[in-house]
Amino acid sequence: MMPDLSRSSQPLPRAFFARPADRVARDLLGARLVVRTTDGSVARHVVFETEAYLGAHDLACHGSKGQTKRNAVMFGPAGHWYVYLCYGMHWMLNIVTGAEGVPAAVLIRGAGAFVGPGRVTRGLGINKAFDGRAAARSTGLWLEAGEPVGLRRISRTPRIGVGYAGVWAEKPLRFVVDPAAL
DNA sequence: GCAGTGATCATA
DNA sequence: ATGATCACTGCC
Repeated sequence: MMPDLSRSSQPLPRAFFARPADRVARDLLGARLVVRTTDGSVARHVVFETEAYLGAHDLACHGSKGQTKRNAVMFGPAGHWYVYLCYGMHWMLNIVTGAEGVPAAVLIRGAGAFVGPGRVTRGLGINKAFDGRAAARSTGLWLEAGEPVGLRRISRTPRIGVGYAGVWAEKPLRFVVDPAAL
């Protein structure tokens, strides 16, 4: 059983991420994405939108095409950042989940004032430099537990931009905090 | 509605 | 070496 982390301001531990991606994606709603800026201060942004990429069997998941240089960190231990460039301009920020060897991750699509995965990274100054780093204070980018979000406040929809993935495009693996229920 | 943008990967 | 693809965004 997971310890109660809701009042902690510690980085979420690896055990939190070493679970199925859909479960982590749901539980990250309400969590804080924390970034240390150049002057040493930290900024916290409440995560409100995520997507789960489940592993090799999930045709929308990069890991389903086998391991490559780009996606190698997805195959590694949970709790590390997977950052890649999309459409030549947008950095996508993911946290690796699940067991080592299983290429699964959660995409952070919205946090704080930043709506959309490319805007999150642009707003926080996240780029390739974070790829493969642990989500930890030492990296300057980590996640902390926030106020728990009740299941009733959470909407699930298909993932965005994965129409190529056949039946996997329809699975409700995008998680959003419903603002109307807050 | 669609152009921009460039790393990545498969193919050769 | 070349060409297709792409977990998006901003402006039309």
